Amino acid sequence: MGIKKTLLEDIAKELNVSKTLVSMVINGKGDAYGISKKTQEKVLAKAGEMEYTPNVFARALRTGKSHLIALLVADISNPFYSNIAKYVEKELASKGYNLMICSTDENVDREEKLISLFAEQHMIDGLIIATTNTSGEYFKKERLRNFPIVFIDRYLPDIESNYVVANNYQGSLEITELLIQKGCKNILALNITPSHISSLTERVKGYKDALKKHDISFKDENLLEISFDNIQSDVKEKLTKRLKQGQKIDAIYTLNNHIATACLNVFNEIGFDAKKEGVYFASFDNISLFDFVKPNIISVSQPLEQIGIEAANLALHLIDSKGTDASAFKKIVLPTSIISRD
Amino acid sequence: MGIKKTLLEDIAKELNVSKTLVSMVINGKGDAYGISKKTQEKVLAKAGEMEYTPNVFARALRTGKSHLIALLVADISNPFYSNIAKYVEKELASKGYNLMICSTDENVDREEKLISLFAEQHMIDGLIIATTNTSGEYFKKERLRNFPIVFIDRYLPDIESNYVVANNYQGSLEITELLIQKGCKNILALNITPSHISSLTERVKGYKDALKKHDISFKDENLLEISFDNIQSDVKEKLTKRLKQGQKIDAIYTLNNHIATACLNVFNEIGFDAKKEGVYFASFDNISLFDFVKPNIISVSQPLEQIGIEAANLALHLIDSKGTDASAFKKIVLPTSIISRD
DNA sequence: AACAATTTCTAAATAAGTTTAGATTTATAT
DNA sequence: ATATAAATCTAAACTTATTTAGAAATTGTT
Repeated sequence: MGIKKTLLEDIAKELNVSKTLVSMVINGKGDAYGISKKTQEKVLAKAGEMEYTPNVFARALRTGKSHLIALLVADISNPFYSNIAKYVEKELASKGYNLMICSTDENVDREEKLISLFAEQHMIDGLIIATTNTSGEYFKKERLRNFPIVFIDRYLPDIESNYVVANNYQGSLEITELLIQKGCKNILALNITPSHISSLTERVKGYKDALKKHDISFKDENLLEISFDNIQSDVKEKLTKRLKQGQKIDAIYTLNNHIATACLNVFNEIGFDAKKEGVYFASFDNISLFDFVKPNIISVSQPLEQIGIEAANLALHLIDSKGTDASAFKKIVLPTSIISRD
Repeated sequence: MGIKKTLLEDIAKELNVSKTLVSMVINGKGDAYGISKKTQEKVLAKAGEMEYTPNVFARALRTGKSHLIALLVADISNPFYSNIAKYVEKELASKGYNLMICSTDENVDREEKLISLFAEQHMIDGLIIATTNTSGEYFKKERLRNFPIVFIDRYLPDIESNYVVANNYQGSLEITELLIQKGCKNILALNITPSHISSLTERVKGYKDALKKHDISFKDENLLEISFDNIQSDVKEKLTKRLKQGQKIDAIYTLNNHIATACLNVFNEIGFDAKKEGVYFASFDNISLFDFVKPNIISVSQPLEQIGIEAANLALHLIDSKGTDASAFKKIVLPTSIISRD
């Protein structure tokens, strides 16, 4: 059943050389170890002929390197993450690394279990993560302090870390200002609670600062905190309530694509026609299908490809320079762009 | 730098027992090997105290099992795949397996390279794949014949295999019939070329059979073959041309979500308003945002969660019964549902 | 030709577990 | 008390590669 896999030793026997030599040649260290050109050629030819591929486990066991990087996200079915994943993978593949994508389901326990499994045991060489954790406590563990970790999308305020994020503050400031320019005074923002997540708090800050900048006073009734556990029903309840009372709204601004979708659903359910009501609809995050959605969505687009590429390369850099410059944390903040759709 | 990882041997030394014993206990084989309850407790307690986690590489090297399954898809950023991925992962996690998701970028070479890396070297215990390959030749390789592979979404006609797919024929038949019921006679279908992919050919067949069933003769001009390499521009060219000549169309039916999106883009570009023109728009595949897209989209929804769960369990079954019933290939075909949106 | 200096290659250790075959220890029977 | 059986436990082999330390072969020098 099944063909026996070719081993280093098989090649060695065929050629009457040691497996040491074969290993050296196969790893491209033939010259470094002074193996003659002729022998190197022989080995490579035979290895090709016998379709040799090294056993990754034996190699990883011996060297401590798996050439495997994990990407942990809250939910791979969220297009924001799946797009980043695509680019991370592409970039890593070009550098000889493989990517393992895992969803944590927004579950901190699962996230920690996966990190423990992958990182602490050195199953992977590096980790790229959009963490669901709210504090940096977990990442302060001795076992993780020297492990190459790149945070994406969100970082934790209470620990120093390497991260690649979009400029959430700036993006949120700009989209809010755009709404203000369009004449909006009462911009209803919808946020997720509990949110210790850096990206969201910065978006809130950008929103508030834009108001301030244009001398519009922020009103509590214009920031709805939506419970993460039941986004859909909570948006329905709070949005309907808000639409009926308080000052008339002239824009609804959702702080991520999740809430945006929930809002669109609620619009359908309660028969709210934003266009007819003269209400602008805006959202942080951009999804390609937003181009065809009714009502028009003004959105903040994050540079997904860039985030993916930068995160991949930062991870590789950390792996290569392990310990070398652990002190200098890299913080990469990338610009967003506004997609207007009027 | 970094704390030394606890090894089996460390626990053994602390307790003055052999590492053999510790290994047995940790793997839950204490009873089977007749280790006394008292000793088992001691070992487990000490292992917990010392935060022992086995080295996955050493274990995989010795046992030949990695508890890792790979999911290969054409493009993880396609919501169809990323949603399936989410459910596959969830199901596998509940059974103690980890999932490695990889995109092949619709590139056969890359697909084969990944399979070779993962499967032939036994880096993974099983493979779930939406193949980009057009023939089964590659999968006939001796090295792969006994490897647990589950095809999803598409299977290859020229090899026997285990697969989990939606009932593409039935779904396509039904949506076409629905359009016919609505009075459509000229239904323009858009397909991808070259398409040896089972799912697409069956959708075409369903479309044609529905016409036949209702005594509508199929016209070549009503099946546009869109080149995979430049979907967007090809849809634009062929669709505009078709709209201008030939009999008036009363429905446009795209055979997957990719073409649907391209069509929507073209509608925008050329200012085609399906509703105004009295043209129905329909598509195989359903994306949650379709609920808000204009024009209304009639779609065939595939049971993503079921596909994911079935594929995961089939893979696990194949792994467990390796060789046992290799002869009996499992072919799972799941029903689709129509989402009407009028 | 003899010895040193290079060049080329190899034996053995190592990574961290699992498993096999067998050794001890304890319990039971006579 | 002794032989036998049963219950516990362990030494060593094994998985497949990489790497270290050193051996063997070749070349150069006088």
